[in-house]
Amino acid sequence: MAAGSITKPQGCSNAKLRQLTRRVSQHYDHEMGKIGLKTTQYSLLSQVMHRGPIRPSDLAKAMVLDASTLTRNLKPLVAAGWLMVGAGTDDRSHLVVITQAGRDKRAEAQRRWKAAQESLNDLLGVERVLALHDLIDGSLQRFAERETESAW
Amino acid sequence: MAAGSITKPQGCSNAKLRQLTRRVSQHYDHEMGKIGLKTTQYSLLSQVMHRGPIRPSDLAKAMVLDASTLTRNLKPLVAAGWLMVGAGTDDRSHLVVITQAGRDKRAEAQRRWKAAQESLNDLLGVERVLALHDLIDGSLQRFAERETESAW
DNA sequence: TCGATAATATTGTAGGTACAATGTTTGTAG
DNA sequence: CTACAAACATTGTACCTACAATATTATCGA
Repeated sequence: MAAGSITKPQGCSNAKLRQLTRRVSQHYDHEMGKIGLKTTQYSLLSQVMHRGPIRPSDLAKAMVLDASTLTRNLKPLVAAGWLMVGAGTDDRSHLVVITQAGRDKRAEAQRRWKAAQESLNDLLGVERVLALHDLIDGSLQRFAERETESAW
Repeated sequence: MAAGSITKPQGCSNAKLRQLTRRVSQHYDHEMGKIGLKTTQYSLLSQVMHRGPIRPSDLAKAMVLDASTLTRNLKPLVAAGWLMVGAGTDDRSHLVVITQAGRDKRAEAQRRWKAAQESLNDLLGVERVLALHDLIDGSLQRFAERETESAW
């Protein structure tokens, strides 16, 4: 290998990722906070709108979330009347759906999200954001592949 | 621009980042859990070892953490006897230091961390991890720059 | 049919995260 | 010197996150 070239990653990938995630989440939350939402709640609202009615376990899988985490994340949104958790086809399973109030709130939130995404693009540069997306998607793909492998 | 080229990032940067962070944190935590530590705790232990004695506010800044978050993250480590929060030069400020037990624990944890980082490199590929680090560092730099700008 | 196993969701417990409010100490302008 | 502002750390509140344990229902083999 060429002299001076670094062959191995320096520093902790986890610490780096968490730092950036804190920054980015704060950035989005600052915008979302104006209408009383966390960005995580906007994501959840969007997912249920597009995928619902859906079972909690399937939703958790789709969002790469632990099922118990999802149960808890649903609570504030159900309490606000934006989502509903009803009976499923099965007496052990449920179905999550979005309400009309939820759709309205989500539409309002989407405008804030767009503003936040635009200003992030401006701050980091579109190319950097695109590159980041690609790397994240690729990495998530690897994790997902490993999961299906070990399942067989 | 060329036909067919995508000029703007698709999807939510925040959602993507959080998904990947969950996966990666679980990966590290699985290794760290063997010795009863969260990876965030290993990071904190390491930072205090290298930077301490240090004031909570300075440590929070260095770690891109809210001061109130740091206060709470310190608690379990102080309770375990790995860190100490003592008096500072000022009656309103404190100083955080690592204990000998903390150094020992940190050394033990470092071996686990290395194993986790290696297996992450294997899973994602070293090149991808390197690229990810670069993008994260660059992005954090932008956030930091914006902060110093607005401070003047 | 009955009993073990799997599927599904939730609760217990513990920690990570931040904003707003609070209390204390220090510095400073008048 | 004194009142006001700045610095520092913490607590109140609320939410995000996951592993282990639990409870309930469904499924399947004997």
